[in-house]
Amino acid sequence: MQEVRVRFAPSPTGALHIGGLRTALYNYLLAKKFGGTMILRIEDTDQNRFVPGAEEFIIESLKWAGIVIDEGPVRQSERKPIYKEYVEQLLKAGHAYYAFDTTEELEAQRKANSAFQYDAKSRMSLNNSLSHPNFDLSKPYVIRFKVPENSIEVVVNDLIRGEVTFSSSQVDDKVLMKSDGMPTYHLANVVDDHLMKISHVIRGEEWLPSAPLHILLYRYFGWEDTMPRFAHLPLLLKPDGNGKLSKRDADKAGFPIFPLTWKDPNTNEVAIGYREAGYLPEAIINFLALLGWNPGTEQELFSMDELIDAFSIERIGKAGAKFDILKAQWFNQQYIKRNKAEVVEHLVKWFGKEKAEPVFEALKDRVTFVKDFQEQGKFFIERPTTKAEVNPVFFKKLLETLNEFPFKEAIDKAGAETGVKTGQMMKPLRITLTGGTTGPDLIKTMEILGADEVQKRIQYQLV
RNA sequence: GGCCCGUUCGUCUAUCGGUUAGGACACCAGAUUUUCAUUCUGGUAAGAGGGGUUCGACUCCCCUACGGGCUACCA
Repeated sequence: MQEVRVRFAPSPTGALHIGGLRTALYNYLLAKKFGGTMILRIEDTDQNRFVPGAEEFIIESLKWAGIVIDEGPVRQSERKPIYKEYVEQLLKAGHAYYAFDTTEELEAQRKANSAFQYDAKSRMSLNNSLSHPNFDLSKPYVIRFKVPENSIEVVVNDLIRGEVTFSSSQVDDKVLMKSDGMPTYHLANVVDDHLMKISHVIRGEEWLPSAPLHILLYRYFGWEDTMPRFAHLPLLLKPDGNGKLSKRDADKAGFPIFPLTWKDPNTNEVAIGYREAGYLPEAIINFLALLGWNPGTEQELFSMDELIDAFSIERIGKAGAKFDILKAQWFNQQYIKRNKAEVVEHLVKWFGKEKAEPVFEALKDRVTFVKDFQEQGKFFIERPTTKAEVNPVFFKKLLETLNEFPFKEAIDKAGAETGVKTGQMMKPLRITLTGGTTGPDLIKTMEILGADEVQKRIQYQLV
């Protein structure tokens, strides 16, 4: 069997977003499932949209998520001569040609005819090496793909959608190489996937319409027999209504769109990431894996290793999935409970070494995010200043019994001796100890606080 | 406009011709918890519409509707 080699190929035009992370995840799962190789390829062929820091952000995000890169990053911008060599091969074979039309000229065409397409029908009336055999290469030019004149059927055999048939007459003469000598996505993508011996191209559904162009390129390069298998993933949709999930939708619904916090170098705008918002990578991975894929069983919780084991492309769904942040939060809760050691480590900086673990035990069922521990457990390290309506007789007695008995017995004893029902005293006692009316089990709370501290807080109410 | 993809509870989904259409999140109710939360138990809730094919269709085919994607010298 052919070695499984996949690539995650983002373009560094901004921060990696959560949908991109899912694409990376599915690639990774497939690779690891078959002991294959995961390659990171940076598709930075658009010099105008390049955003500094984006590549580092992508790498850091993958690392946080637990997606391990075996090869790369490979930067396409550093491979210019390679693409040039291959596009010349196409030129020589008559499958590509030079075009000199300016942006303005093409815009005018589109304005005049909204259905305008640079293709076999229109190319002879445009300005290119086909229509003008005496062309002059000292002028700026692009190299365009020459779609065959006679219409043929191009079948994309998609692992998720089955056979999808396109007519080559719908494919236009796409630019393969831009006037700055950089390849476009289509050229670079096909050349690199071939050169890197990619076995499976797993990418977003937005690429499906250009898949026939890619197949034609493989064909004219003579690589069709080793062409990778394609799988076009359903899109991640915004939570309400329809449409592709965007940063704006996420902001509106109040959840992060990026794995990590990102400061846009152009606008200086800061967008909080999942990591900083308190999500555990395990939760995000589990959640993302199940958005569009399912194991066919009723298991919901998966570690990365379990995902690798259970994953299969066949079980990826076809329809777009709406992003439900509530479910992500539920996963987060689950993983907080499960990842005790990791969470306790976080808690040390807030509660100290001694208290970190007991605080975890007291609050673990009450929190959604790690940072919730800090807010909900504040009173463990800070004395509340709220005044409670206390029964002084009972509280004074409690001060005494606390010297001799464990907390539960001390309360019972003090209640019995003063004739106060303990039930009535729980609320004021809670306010006394925590400053609030809700919280974890009071006895447990007292144990964490310690008898000394409990007595001090009670005394505060009596003065 | 053209091309392509999609459509099961509010959401993520199971079902690969015969099921009381299952699970999870969310929601509601009850139980436990001398608070709240947790936990447990139970509940509400779905095959876009219309034609076929078939003994039988959520499942296969066609049409319609709706939604989405693409249609750049962006990826």
